[in-house]
Amino acid sequence: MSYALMSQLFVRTLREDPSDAEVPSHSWLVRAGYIRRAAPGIYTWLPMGLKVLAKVEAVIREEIEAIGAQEVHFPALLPRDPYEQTNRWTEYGPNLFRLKDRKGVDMLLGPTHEEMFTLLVKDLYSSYKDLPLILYQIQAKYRDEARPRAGILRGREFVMKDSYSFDIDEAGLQAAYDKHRGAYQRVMERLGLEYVIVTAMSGAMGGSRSEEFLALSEYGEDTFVRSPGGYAANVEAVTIAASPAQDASGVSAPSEILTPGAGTIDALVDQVNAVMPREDRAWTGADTLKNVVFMRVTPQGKKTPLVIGLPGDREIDEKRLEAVLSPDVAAPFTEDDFGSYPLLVKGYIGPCRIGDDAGVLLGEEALSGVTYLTDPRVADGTSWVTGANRADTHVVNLVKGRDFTSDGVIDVAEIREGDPAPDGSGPLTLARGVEMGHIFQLGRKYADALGLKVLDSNGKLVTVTMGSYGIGVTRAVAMVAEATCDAKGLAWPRALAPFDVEIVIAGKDAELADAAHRLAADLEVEGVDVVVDDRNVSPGVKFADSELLGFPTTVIVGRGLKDGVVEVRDRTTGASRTVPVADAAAAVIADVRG
RNA sequence: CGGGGCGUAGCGUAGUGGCUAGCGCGCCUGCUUUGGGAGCAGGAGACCGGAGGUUCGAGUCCUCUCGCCCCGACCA
Repeated sequence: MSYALMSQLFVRTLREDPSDAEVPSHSWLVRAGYIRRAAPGIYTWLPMGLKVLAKVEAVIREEIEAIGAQEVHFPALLPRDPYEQTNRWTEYGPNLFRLKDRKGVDMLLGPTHEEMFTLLVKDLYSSYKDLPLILYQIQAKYRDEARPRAGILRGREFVMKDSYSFDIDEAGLQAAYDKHRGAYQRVMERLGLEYVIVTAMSGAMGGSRSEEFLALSEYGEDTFVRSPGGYAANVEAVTIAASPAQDASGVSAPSEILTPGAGTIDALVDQVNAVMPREDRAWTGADTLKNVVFMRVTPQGKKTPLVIGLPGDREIDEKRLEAVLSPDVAAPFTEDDFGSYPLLVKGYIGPCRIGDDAGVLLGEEALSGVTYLTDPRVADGTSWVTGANRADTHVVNLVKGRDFTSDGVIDVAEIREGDPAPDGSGPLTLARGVEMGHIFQLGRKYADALGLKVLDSNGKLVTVTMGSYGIGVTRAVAMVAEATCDAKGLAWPRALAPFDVEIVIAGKDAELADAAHRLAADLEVEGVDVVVDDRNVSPGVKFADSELLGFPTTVIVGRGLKDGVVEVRDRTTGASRTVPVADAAAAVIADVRG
């Protein structure tokens, strides 16, 4: 007999939630004995978990091979040099796991493998006739996340399917990209995940077009927007239309007002309403120009103050800012920084100072060493209440284009539910999702950096154009668990369950065990993956574990046997039916095969 | 990096400075029990994260340290 026995399986279920689990998938996977935490963000896979992981991999493998991709396998432990050549040794920053070998040579644990794939193809191919080519691997990736969380959903070690396309031209890249897009859609559907495809930022990966496959989930770390017209984008990638220029001819000349203690927008609005009330309506936060200062830091460590001007009722979305600036980062502007730039008066920063020492203060980098960028809503001709770069002083009626300028536009303000959609189809709605897949048109960034060229039909060397495509395998396990679990535990879809069927022996009579084992053997020869709960514990324990572990079908061989029947339960629907023992195998096979 | 919280048996936890650190689950032995996390009896398992200090006496107070979890990372 070769079917599995619960009494022998290396699994231990827990009755209570682990204290460190916050999201249901994490809690259930630990309680059901699928995974164990080894270190923060690093998990051990136990037999049941590993079986599910393998089934998810199998689905992905089938779909990716169906578009002609070939599997390879790189080491996770990699040399520094290729990553140095593409500058990612630096750009990846602290998220890269770095180590040294015994000779002191720098090594890293691969966070993703663009460099290695590029070099492999360069190593072996040199003609356009070898292209197009798609290679992939399924392998552990390492990223030293600042804050791993939610169990397997965001780990520091995780399994990813990453594939890479190599083409002679843009049309080829587009074709490879479209193939992957289709394959990913099929994967998401087969996994049963509700998802949306959104345009995304390419971030540290470089390249041009990219889209993310987000699984809808309240635990998602990505916020995305949708419009009635079908536009969908990660908030990081939303671009809002620049507001049209306004006619400012009726706006009176700017004037300063004293605003002691108006260090916040709310306080400022109160004060300006008191000191200089409008006739038509009260001043609001939207009338103020908020100027946020950061220290922009390049990967090499070069620092430049960056002031961003945006309507006072808007916040800066940190993730959007990060995406726009990447690979630079925006560090908080410290007290010391304020000391170094006395022109910037905390709480009273503005694009210009007027009065005695009139003149453009920001907006001319050469003058102040500060970069001043404005939100697209800050259009020419718009009039603002803003800081005067003098303590306790603000300026009213300061007009963009007349009284101040900026060095350019930066679109990093928070996106709000109800904001007009860029496609003009109506208000945006916001939702959260977990990034399951990401497809990039890399173009020639890596091929250029690493010298991947082939001869074309004219005998000329041309740089290969590439795409890179990832799916989080580990994350898919977590998301499927998340999407299917209920109050009793996991409930795997048939295609992913660790076992197709569990047979519970509900009683101690030898006839029950005999019947259960006969049924198991009958199913086994039909290729059904069976586990028999033969443990010497009470039926209640077996039922509870069966539900916790999430087997799609459970056959109960118990009190009905004396009448010649067994009970067949469906975990997902909760439905239960009795079938004659003689027909049990056929009934179960019908269920398993759909 | 900042803030908060927590480290007591495999898991979940209790423990006004005072006796031999308690409970539930799990584990071991025996008997009973077997359709919804069984019962009885007996048992194993904890240098209370670590170091230092205060004290007649520290799981408990103080200092340092290590680890973990959560939230934040800008508010002009």
